[in-house]
Amino acid sequence: MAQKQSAPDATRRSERSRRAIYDAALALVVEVGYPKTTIEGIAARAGVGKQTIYRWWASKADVLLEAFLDLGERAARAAGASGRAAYALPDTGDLAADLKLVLRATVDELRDPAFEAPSRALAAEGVVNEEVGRRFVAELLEPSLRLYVDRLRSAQEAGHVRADVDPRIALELFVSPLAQRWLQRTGPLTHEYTDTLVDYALNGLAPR
Amino acid sequence: MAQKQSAPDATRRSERSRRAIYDAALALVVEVGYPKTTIEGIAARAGVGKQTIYRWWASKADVLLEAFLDLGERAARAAGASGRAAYALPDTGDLAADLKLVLRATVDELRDPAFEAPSRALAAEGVVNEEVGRRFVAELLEPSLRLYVDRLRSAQEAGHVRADVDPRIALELFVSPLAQRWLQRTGPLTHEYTDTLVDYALNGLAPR
Amino acid sequence: MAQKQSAPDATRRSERSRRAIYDAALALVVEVGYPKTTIEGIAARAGVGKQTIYRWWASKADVLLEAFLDLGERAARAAGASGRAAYALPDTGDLAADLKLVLRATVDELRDPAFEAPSRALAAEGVVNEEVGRRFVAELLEPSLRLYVDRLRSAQEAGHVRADVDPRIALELFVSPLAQRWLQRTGPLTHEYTDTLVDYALNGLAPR
Amino acid sequence: MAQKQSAPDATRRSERSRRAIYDAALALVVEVGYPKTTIEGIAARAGVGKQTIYRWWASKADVLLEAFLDLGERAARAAGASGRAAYALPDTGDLAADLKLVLRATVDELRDPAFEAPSRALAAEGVVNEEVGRRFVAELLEPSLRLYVDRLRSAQEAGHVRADVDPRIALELFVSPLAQRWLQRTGPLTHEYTDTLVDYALNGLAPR
DNA sequence: GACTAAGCGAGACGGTACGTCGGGTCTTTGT
DNA sequence: ACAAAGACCCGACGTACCGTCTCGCTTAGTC
Repeated sequence: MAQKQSAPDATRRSERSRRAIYDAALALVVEVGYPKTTIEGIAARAGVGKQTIYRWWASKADVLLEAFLDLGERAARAAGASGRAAYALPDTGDLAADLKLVLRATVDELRDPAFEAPSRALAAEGVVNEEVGRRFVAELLEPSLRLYVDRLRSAQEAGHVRADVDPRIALELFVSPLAQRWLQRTGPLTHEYTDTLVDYALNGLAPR
Repeated sequence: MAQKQSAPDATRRSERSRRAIYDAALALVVEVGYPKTTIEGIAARAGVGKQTIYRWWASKADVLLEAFLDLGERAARAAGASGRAAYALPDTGDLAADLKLVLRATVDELRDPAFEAPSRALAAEGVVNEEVGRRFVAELLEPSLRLYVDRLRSAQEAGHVRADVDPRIALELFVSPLAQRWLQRTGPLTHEYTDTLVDYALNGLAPR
Repeated sequence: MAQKQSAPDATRRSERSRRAIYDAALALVVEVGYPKTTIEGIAARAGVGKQTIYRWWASKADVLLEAFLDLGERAARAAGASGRAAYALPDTGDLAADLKLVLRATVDELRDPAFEAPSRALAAEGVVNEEVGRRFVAELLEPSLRLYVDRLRSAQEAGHVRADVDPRIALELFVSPLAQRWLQRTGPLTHEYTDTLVDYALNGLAPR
Repeated sequence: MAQKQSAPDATRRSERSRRAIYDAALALVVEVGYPKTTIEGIAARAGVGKQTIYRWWASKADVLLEAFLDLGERAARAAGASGRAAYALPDTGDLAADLKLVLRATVDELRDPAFEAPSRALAAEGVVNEEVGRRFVAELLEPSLRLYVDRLRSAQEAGHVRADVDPRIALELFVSPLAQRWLQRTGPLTHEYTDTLVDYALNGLAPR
């Protein structure tokens, strides 16, 4: 039951410092970029001792991951407060239309610098650092992908998608191309592009 | 007409040092990982002065990119010497079979540590560093993707793929999911998986 | 009439903690040396909160000074319990013999690590820190020196020392050389050496 | 033949940096005191990287010791340039007068802050750190003491000091009291005081 | 016998300095 | 003129302590 050298007492933790560190980390990544964001810089900007960061997080990536998750939660709470929680994709019965809508929204979000900078940084770190990568996928990516699985299942029940199709793989036909274009800049991210992806992919998944 | 600090005379460049630097860079990335691969470390391992690296390359990523390109060229030359150059995908007339074959080979290659470590490192760097990303895509990724475009065009001429399909987008239906699973570890990389991708995708692209 | 941060109530002070802190401080100075003895270390070893130290003492040197004084008192009490209190130097009428005896005993004491480590530490601190230096001299050194003054006065009355000699200065002729050899390691500390000092000092260097 | 981790090449050493470090160290010790003089502070003030200090010196005390030795050499060279080298004490034939003169000069020097601050710091460090203490004595103290030995020998030859007296010990009768008063502040440092010391030491305390 | 109010162990906190690593520049010495 | 070597200035690393500041918990002394 090994602990990381005499684990600190979480009940005594300063909420104030945590918030300040999240804010500083996100701001710095946006302003100067991930590589030039340093723990020292985060601490200075947050008005916090370095040790307070090292006490609660294992690495720069770890800080940013939590900060980004927190950002997402706050955004979700803000959205949820206004009545709607994004726990499911829209389901109007028209699969193609629903997917196009969601993917267009995703494209827009990927362009928001406040989201782009940290998520790109985390994605990059995750490519090379397996531990971070696993957390990134498990805590950020998978929850979203699961929504697609649900929507595709519903479509299968409605007979709009072939029953023998594995939704977890099917979703990659339109999600992965978008992800790759974004991550690797292999092509422009436009609404027309995602519409096309949905068209191409659904033709393959729809029953004849 | 400012040059980057009195541009060095390339004709006097030491081929010996270049080779040693490439080898050292690739070896270190495999052995200790990209983040712990340092310019000092490369220089020391290559038995070369640091300045020799700074004279000819702009950054660690730059060194590795060239080293990796060189590795590819050497591999291609070795393959080419044995008679066959991979300037085109196989074209037996059976598109699905050809794609499955190539993707299976790609899966195998992606698992070879000598290729995986540096290409993963470069991909990661490219995500966060636009300059590197552009070169990575242009010099490593696009040449391969163009082969898929060619093969899909040929299939269109043969009437196996709808004429109104854009091959550059179509190829992403099976290439991008593979890329994402590899980069982000969102799922296992198996031959069955790529076979499934091809099946799902081609159904959508094939004429009815 | 400002007091140092709302002076603590000494009547409520924990005797247990004070003892533990003294013991820990002295033990640490012996074991790891003065520079590596830290307030945190003392607190941890004494099983005491850091604040308990900061509440009652102004500095590491302050703790050690009191701890050492306490050690001296305990030693004196132990000696006193056995009947004899060292409130005066021996006075057999033979000044040279008495001084030699006392200085030999001093040499032996200076070699006892339990005394050497803390007193050396305090002396060093006192050299550079005037406040500590003054307390060290006033509370530890002067009381001993006064005994020499008394003994020399007695010798003057007996006509063994010239009447015009200032005893406070005279005592330095044999005490200071010993002190310097000890503090600065300018030479070996032996019984022969202190005997010689007494001879030289009492008789002078010039021929009669 | 163990070296301290791949010893640096002294021939490539920057004289400029060395000078700047000496100056900064001495200035800081005078201005803020030894304990608040930090390696980081020295480096900053000298306009030098910390590593340049760590490369050539083992500790703060080591830097200061060399800086102080260098200061002494420069002072000696300045004095030597004006014709007189202090390689010997004055020898007018009158031992008492010569000693009084020299000790009065010593008292004046001990009061010069530019000398006092660093030498006090080194003395303090030497009390607690044997390695530093030995170097301090060997390189700073002993050379001076040797001059007293020489002068006393000369006095012995002239019959002004008893032949059976050990000069190395005899000198401590007037030098050590001065040293202790200075180091430990056990009394005021005045010319009268040192005069008295010489009188007592040369003539002894006992009546003739 | 309950109610303050302090001292206390514990340890998180904002800081400063530590000693090390590596980045990128510059200089020296071959070759 | 490039190259090996490595000293240099600099900035960040992760750690150790500093001295301050809450947190419960115990322990008197007061109502």
